[in-house]
Amino acid sequence: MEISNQDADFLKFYSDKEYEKPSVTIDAVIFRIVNKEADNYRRLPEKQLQVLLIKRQNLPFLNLYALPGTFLNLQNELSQTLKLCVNDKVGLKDYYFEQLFTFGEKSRDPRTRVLSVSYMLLTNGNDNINGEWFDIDIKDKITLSQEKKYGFLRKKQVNLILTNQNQNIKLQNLINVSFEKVNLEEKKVTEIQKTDLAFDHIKMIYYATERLKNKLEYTDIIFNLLPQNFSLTELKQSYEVILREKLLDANFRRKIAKMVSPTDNFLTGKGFRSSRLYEHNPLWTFSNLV
Amino acid sequence: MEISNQDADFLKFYSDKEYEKPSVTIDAVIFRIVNKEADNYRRLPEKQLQVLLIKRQNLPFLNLYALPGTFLNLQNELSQTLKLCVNDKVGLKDYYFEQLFTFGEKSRDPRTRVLSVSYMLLTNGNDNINGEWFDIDIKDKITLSQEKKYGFLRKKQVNLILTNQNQNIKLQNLINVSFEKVNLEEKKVTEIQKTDLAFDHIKMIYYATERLKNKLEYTDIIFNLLPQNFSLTELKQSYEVILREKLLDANFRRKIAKMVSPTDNFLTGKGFRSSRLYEHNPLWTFSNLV
DNA sequence: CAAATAGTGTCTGTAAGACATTATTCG
DNA sequence: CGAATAATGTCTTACAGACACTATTTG
Repeated sequence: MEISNQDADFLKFYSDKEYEKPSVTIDAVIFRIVNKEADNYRRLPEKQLQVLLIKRQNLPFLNLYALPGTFLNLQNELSQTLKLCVNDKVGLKDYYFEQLFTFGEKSRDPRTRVLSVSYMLLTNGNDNINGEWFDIDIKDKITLSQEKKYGFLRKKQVNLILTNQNQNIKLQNLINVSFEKVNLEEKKVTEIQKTDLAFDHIKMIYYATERLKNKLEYTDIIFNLLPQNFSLTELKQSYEVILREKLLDANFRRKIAKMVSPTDNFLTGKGFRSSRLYEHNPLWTFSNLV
Repeated sequence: MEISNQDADFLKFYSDKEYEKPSVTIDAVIFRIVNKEADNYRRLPEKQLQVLLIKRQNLPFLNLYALPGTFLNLQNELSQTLKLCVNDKVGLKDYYFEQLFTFGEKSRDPRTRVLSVSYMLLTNGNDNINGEWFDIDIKDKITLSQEKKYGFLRKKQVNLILTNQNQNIKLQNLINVSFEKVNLEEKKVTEIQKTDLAFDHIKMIYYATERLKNKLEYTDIIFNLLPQNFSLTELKQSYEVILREKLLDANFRRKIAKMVSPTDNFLTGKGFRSSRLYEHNPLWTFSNLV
């Protein structure tokens, strides 16, 4: 963008000091998928979606778990800030990321007015990183479902339990979601009822799980959570753990056939029939998304 | 969220004055759909998607057209700020809105570092409002399409022409989009090549048109752009103008049948067969979205 | 009646859902 | 061989795409 002469003159004397400004942070919701311990060596391990949390070393919320995040440095772009943060605080290098949502509620930070631009990150590595991985277990319960004249009101309570197996930590969180629609007016409210996390970070995690779930349907985003080579059962399990529902094998294979290519590798020595490994076919998007 | 005693002590002495903070604005991309002038009284008018722009009264970019927007007041929530802005600067009361994206590029505002949380708004009224409606005409041209080892690179140039018929103003804008995917790494870059608008507002408008287009498929968002009663042809035309493609009549009617209910009203006296008017059936979402 | 839009019917092909069946590997 | 998973086959139903056809209104 060019700057006019008039603008150049104006900018010489421009000062932003007279306005009160909010602080801005970025926060990262980092997901990975791992194998659960199988209860029997001849059984296939199940998959588990995990999120990375770091125990806070500072006030406020000292010693509570939180998402990795940092204040925005004015010299850096938003995505640069994200990268620096994830690199410095977590030590993670390879990941997919996208902007999730900007949270700006007045009450979300007790210090002062802080906006947070949140990001969703997906990784497939199990690099040795700083922070703890927590299993994500989500259960939702419809608490109210009402049809109204020309619309409806629906409320649900979402129970998010985050568990760290190593340290035997269990974080309990409750979110209330209400969705009301009357004619054209619709109002969706998401409120934290109870959280064991710092700030409103559980809300960010919830938003990210929903975003991930929705994007499974129309993108190939899931491959960012898988290793280069994977069996179709692993791929199916990964879908299931994100969608939180079981899929039928034959149908699943037909559906994702175009998105993957077979390799010559097999996963073998598992106590049952070995499976062919596949890789992602990145050309799939070509006709669909761009 | 409760605040611990330790946090309470900490907060007494907390000051955020030592950090440099960015300015934060909100910007509103407001869409509506109107009838184009028909060239013949016996023909059906076509639909046109429009966006609301306001001529800037201040430096920088004095006299250029821009989206309605305002600086965030720390006393207000983000959505409150949006509502106040749209009410004060535009005079619009009834609309659907959702957060679009947070733009934070260092160079996006010549004054200082300014983040903008952008919103997409949809209205069906033709209230007497402040600002000018501009027809949106988008043409994209693929400039490069390359298959690579395990991925592809694709570039397109998007030409956005915004036209105000009353004042005979034509704003020319070019955006370059490049999308590269190699294995798991994907990089999408959107750059303004030329714009007649202030700031990066044309980018916001482009993002919003894409968001709107995508959401047509899986939501009933379109009804926010239509009057209470509408003919199925009007509904189809509205889809077409957003999707930028023609639809087949019979198929369209089958597809949207569940989302609408017939009324007893007819649109008549038009020089051809009159059409039944329908209304949105907001219960449709029930089984799908919530 | 002509012109234009409104609205219906139908054929085809594709894909999802459900479920049955066969194949392979390991102990 | 038995247990478990891997992989394929098939029947049904739903729906999108294409296109032909009928109906209605107005000048």
